[in-house]
Amino acid sequence: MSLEEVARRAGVSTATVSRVLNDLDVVKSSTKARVLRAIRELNYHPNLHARTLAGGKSRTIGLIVSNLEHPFFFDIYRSLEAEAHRSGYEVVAANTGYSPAQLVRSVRLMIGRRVAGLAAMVSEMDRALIRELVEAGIPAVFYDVGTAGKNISNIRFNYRKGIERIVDYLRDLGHTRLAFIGHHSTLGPTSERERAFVEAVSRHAGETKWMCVADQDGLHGGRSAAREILASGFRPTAIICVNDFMAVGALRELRECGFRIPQDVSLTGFDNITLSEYCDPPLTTVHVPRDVVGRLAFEILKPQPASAAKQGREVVLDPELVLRDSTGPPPK
Amino acid sequence: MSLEEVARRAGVSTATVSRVLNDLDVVKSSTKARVLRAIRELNYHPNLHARTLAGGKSRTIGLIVSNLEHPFFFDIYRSLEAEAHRSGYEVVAANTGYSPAQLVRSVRLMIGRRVAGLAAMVSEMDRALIRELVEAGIPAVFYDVGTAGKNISNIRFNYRKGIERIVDYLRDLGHTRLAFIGHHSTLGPTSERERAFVEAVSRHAGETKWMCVADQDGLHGGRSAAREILASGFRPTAIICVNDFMAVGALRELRECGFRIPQDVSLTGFDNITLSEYCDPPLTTVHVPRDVVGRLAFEILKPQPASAAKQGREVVLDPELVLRDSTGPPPK
DNA sequence: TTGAAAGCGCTACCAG
DNA sequence: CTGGTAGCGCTTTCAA
Repeated sequence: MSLEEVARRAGVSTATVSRVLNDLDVVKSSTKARVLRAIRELNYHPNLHARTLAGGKSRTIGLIVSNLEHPFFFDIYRSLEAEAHRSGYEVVAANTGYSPAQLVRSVRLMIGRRVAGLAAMVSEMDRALIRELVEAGIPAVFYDVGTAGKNISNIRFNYRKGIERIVDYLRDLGHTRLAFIGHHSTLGPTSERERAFVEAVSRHAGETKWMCVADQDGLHGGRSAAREILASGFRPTAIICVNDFMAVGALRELRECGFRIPQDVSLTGFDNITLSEYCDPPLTTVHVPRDVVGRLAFEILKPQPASAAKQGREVVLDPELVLRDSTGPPPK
Repeated sequence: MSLEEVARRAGVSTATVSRVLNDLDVVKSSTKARVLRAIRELNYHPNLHARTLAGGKSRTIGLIVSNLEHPFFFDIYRSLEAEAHRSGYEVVAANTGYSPAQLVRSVRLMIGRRVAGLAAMVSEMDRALIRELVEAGIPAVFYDVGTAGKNISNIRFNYRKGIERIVDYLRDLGHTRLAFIGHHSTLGPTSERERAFVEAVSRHAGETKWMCVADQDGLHGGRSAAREILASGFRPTAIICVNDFMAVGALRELRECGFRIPQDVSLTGFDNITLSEYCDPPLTTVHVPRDVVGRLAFEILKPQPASAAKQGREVVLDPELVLRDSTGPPPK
């Protein structure tokens, strides 16, 4: 089923069919009607591959995230897609599952698809891969990684400040024994959040004891990280989680071990995902505007009015502490 | 950057480059090495559109779901993708958000992409759309919708039996006032789960009072559905939710209104998503094997060894009650 | 083992 | 307003 068959049936040239398909309003409405009818009768569906190949432009934006199951990433996806649809773009998403190898595959796949732009919301991005992408001539926007440059933009979130807010807030409440739960890809020297935590507590060294643990991102990981803290013998009066999702997992473990939140232990999340309001108790957390991130990403990637410079932008978003019921003064 | 440039640089024909790309091992290893080097040096990435256009085959499977944010659908996606990757296929997912109009757009988009197969895990599928798909010659598998036929397969889950199990279990516990929480697209005559509920309770008419409410699918919807029940004045001793996700939302509302679960009200979910074990209390639910659904979907769609008949299959999965802590005897 | 060339289905430019 | 036609970048015979 091709353009040609439609053309034959409608008694016009393929060029004309193409015109009505792209509705370039130069076609006489009577012939247009004839073509449209032929299309319907033949149940014709234009071949998108042929279209982008011939046209040279792609009309789809690629999105790569570490973990689409995580509400944080999903919200970005949703927002980006909504914005893209509003402008007639499609978005195809890929999930790396925090695997660097999968990330490489995904990036190459996107290049192969000649997407109009790529939003890479992943922490595993390495320099070589970024170069590969840039050389392919695809505009890209990263989240909290790399630096802006030609065709490369950056959306950052001030995680450091967010963590500081939490630590300060907890300290003001009187907490002196803290634990941090991260996930594998945020642990190690690369994790801004963990580093920020360490530095923040170190400022009160002597008066504050602390520890860090990490596990997989997600409900299970949060739970076993909490288990690890408990098993260590260290008894924090407050536990700071790298994100809400893990916090919900940790919450479950603490509850099951008989700890009351926040009377026995305070618990904080990060991101302010919907679930953080639906667990019991609702989580004190830091709001990260995923909708803004998604919207911004599309705005940046959307083909500019030619005049606009190709120089990438750099945007930094600020944290906002959200106080709910999972935190309180430490037990006496 | 095209095949031709690579060919030129490697001093071979485009045909040969194509051969090494698809690694048809007929290429002398020395020339193959030369080509590979040229590819690397040029940072060449084959154009996937040209590839599928020329080759005629697609190597990607389409997946359309109602709500990718819902863990139920996400798990199917994950499983389908894992299975697809194992066989060298990609999957591109689309989300309808329960919108019939978006479903139509998504189906057409998939046809336009000439996917090798399409898995449509949505309830809004109407006959005309299915016909359109079939006529496009794309093998499809539906979840709980339509009937098997040429190129059309079906994966079903015995929701009726699942709901009956729950109702029977609750009745055995002594519950006589039940409420059902559905979501908009499961309400109305098309919802097997709600119908099953109504029929199951009707069998004990006179001795059992009941009501049904519905709202959006998701955490918020579950919560406002619970609110609606409470506002109605009806005081069920047990609430049956169409899925776990909504149950978690309902749980929050009940808790906030001072109800203890299960002492004051029993609550059940459906699907057995991970979250159902992480809320407090963990939910009594019915296990639906999303991993099997995803795996099966790919198995069915995967291009057969030619000999295999094109006649679609029909598979029915059975429910399994999972007892946890959100249910108990009704209050005295 | 390799090359030449004919498409795949569509867009876009040039004529008319 | 419409038709003819040269590609887009790749795969795939058919020959060599």
